[in-house]
Amino acid sequence: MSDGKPARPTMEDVARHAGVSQMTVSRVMSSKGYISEKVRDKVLAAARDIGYVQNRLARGLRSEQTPLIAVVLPTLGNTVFTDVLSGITDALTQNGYRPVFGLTEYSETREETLVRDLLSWRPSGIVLTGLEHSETTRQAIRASGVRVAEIMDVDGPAMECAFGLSQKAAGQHTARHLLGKGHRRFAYAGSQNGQDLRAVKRLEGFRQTLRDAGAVMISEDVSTAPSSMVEGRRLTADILSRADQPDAIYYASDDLAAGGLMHCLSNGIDVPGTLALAGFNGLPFLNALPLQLTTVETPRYEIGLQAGRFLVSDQAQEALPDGCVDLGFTLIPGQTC
Amino acid sequence: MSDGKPARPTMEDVARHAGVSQMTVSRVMSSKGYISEKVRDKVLAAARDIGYVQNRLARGLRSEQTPLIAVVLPTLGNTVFTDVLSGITDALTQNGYRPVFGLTEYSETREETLVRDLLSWRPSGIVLTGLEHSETTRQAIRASGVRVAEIMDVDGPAMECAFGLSQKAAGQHTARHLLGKGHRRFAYAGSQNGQDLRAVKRLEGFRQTLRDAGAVMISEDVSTAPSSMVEGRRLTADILSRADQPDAIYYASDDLAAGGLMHCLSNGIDVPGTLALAGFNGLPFLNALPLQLTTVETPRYEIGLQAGRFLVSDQAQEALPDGCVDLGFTLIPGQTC
DNA sequence: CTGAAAGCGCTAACAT
DNA sequence: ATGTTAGCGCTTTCAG
Repeated sequence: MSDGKPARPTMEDVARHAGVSQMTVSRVMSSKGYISEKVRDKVLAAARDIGYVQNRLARGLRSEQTPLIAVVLPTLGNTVFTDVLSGITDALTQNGYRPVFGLTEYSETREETLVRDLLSWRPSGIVLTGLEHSETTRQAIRASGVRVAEIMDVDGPAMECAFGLSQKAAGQHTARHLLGKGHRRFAYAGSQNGQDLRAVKRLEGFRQTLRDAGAVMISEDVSTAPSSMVEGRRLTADILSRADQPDAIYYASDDLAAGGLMHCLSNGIDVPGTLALAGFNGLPFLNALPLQLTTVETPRYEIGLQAGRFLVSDQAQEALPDGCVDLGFTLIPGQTC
Repeated sequence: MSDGKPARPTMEDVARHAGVSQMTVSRVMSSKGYISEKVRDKVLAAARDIGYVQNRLARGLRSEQTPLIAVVLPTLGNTVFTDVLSGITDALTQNGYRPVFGLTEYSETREETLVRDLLSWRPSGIVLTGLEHSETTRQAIRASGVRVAEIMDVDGPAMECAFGLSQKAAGQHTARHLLGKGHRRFAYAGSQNGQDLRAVKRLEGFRQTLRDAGAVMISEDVSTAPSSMVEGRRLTADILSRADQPDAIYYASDDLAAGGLMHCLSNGIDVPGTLALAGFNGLPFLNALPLQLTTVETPRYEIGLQAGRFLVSDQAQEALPDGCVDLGFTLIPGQTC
């Protein structure tokens, strides 16, 4: 035996060992068509004996469909997306599908190349983050004919079906809550240099509600770094170092808000007496903080689950209002405002 | 035009539009062999015009290799593994590879079926968690000829190459630290019903060091639930409700330890005066706690990065002592012991 | 219920 | 520098 090429066994080999035709092996493997109990057992035994592993590339090529779902996420460095990915994976796994994924790092250009690349695997569906995509991306997807699920956002038209929440409404809701507590002078702290389009929409909703109520946004600080507690702490220190002091800070995320809270605790700033704080996402680590942070909880896992289920379901979804499934959000009052 | 089948363009179509042979298109697409500047541009233009997307299934089938790496992780519900996955993804992406992954939920049986399934995509490499795998799994991998990287653990023989840290040494190190602070009566709190084999190894190292020092382990509580702060809090309350009180608790993870810390703070238990606490992993959320938790920081991202790089590097790794790359760990002293 | 033939879209190996 | 031929391992289609 030359070991230059291990030569993985094919259906042909299984067929020879079982004394049947290769086609019969194919039928047994994919449980398609009628096969006698006897032959099936014989084939399965032969397959096990010689260590047969089916070749999905060949199957996919011939049948023009694969149990693959492409997943395009901005990053894995944010619990939000790993939660969503968990949901997607669970939904897919339950139906025999597998995720193949790639990360954009919030770049539209990277999304374009990534989508093209992922599409070359001929997946039967694709998950995209957000509602904003370049025309190139849209065309590639349309041309490929794969099903699309967009996640996180429902404020706008979906290509096919979107699963998420109204980011704008979340911002508005938080603003109303803060206003209801008597706060009037606000500051905003964000990260990622505004590349997170969902955060931008929340901010817009927040601003709008402030405007309607005649309250003012004193400052908006957005760092270029990714969201983190350290960054939140720094931003907060910055904001409070200026002459014009806010009585509430709205953060783009819980990490930032938690960092802000740390700054206040360390510097003896009374929360929420002197300064109110509000975050976004409702991440579990908030339970580890000495003060329950006011935030908006999002159904991250559920979003992934439903998006995944949508892509692997065989019947087309009933016509939805505007192709969006709003999974809502919950404001968690907390003790910081 | 019948829209029953969109009929995605093939290299044949591109060739026709560019007025060259199909093989020339193939050469342009894979940048293989010599192609004149002129022809290359013509082909690329034609491809763009008709919206050609290469078919990797066909390519993989014919060339008997794919830029796919199978990744088998226990869960995504633990930051540890999403950090590792980040590292893997970064390493792969930089080299044009893609991850296809599946989750075992800590079940060896699920690992077996998952590996078989993943192997059917003919990946060129596979990442496995831990050093313990069933004989079936090992055989399937050996037969397939893919490269294997095992992650997290280096206490034992690797199939090919392992990237991680000595879990046992981490347990011993923590024990020594606790003993050095004068603690003598210990309790252990774990989760996941002992299915996390790395946690079991840490506990063994911890126990051994206690034994050698003549200290005692009063109790070992392991819940069946996944690791979480809530669970840690519950376990801690349980441990402290008994007659025999420990002066230090060693937790299987930071989540559990943080929950324990919350219990102490809420119940006025002096930490570390009355009770010392130590966790494991060095997760970033610890910075949000009012007290810096003593823990052992692990190079999670780095583990993923190196494992990924190993799998996509073309030259075989130099012979390593026992096939393991120990990326070490760092004890973070903290204020809880 | 089982088999034979054809071919999915691409690349390896050989031409030229 | 470009073209021709063959065939990867499977499923589709059509026969029995």
